[in-house]
Amino acid sequence: MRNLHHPTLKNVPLSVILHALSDPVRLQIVRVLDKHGESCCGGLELGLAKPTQSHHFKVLREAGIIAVRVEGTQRCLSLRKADLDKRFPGLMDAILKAKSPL
Amino acid sequence: MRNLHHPTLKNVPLSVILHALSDPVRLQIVRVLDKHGESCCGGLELGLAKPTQSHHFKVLREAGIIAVRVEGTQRCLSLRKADLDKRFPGLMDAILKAKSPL
DNA sequence: TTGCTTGTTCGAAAATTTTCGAAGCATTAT
DNA sequence: ATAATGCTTCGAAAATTTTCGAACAAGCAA
Repeated sequence: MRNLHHPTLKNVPLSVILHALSDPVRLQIVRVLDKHGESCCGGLELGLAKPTQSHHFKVLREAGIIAVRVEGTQRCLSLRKADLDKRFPGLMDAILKAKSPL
Repeated sequence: MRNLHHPTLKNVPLSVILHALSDPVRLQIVRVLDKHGESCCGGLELGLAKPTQSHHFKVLREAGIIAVRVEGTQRCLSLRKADLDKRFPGLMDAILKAKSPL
C-alpha cells in the first residue's frame, strides 16, 4: 500500500474530529505527536497490542487529524496541525493545552 | 427528584467532554443553548423521541457541559460556558464557532 | 532465497452507545 | 381527588466501538 488516503479537512464534520479525539488512547497519541513531532508507529509506547494501535491510527488518519508517511517498513505519523488550525481555529490549541487527566 | 448532580469541571477528564460533544445531536443541543440561552427540554426541536432526548441531556449534564434547573414540571437547560472556559480555555469558543456540517 | 522487522487486515468477542415504547413520577390544573 | 403536563427511568433491540490473536504483506538484510 503506497498511498494512504488523507481527507481534506474542509469535508470533515466537527463531530468526526471530536469523536476521534474523545478516546484517551487517541488523545495520548495526539499529545505525543505534538510534543515530539513526527514519530513512527513503534515509537509510541502505548501499552496496547499492535492491531489495536493500528486501529487508532486509522481512526485519526480518516478524521484528518494525523498524516501517515510511508518510509520503508515504517509509517511515520505527524499531527496535521496547520490543516486543523485552518478548519477549526483554536480547537487543537485548547485540547493540547488542557491539563491531565486525559 | 429535586437536586440533580452537576460535576465539578475540575474533575472531568477532557476525553469525557470530547465524547459528550462528539455526537451530532448533542452538538446541536449545545449550539441551540449557546444561541438562545436557557431553554426547556421541550423547546429544543430535535426530531427524536423523548427518552432519546433525555438520554442526551443526561450525557451532557454528567460531562459538566450543561446545567439543569428544575422549574415546576419543566427542566431548564443551559450551557455551563463560564465553567467550561475556566477548565478548558478556548475549547467551547472553537467548537461553537465552527461552520457546519456538524 | 530465507528470514527479520514493521505494521496492516481479518475475524471475532466484549463493551458501549443510540434509540424508543411502555411505564413511572413530580408538579400543576381542574 | 382526578387528570394533564413534562420529563425520566426501565427494558430491550440494533449499531458501533474497542480490543486482540492469527494471518498477511511489504521492505530490508544476510
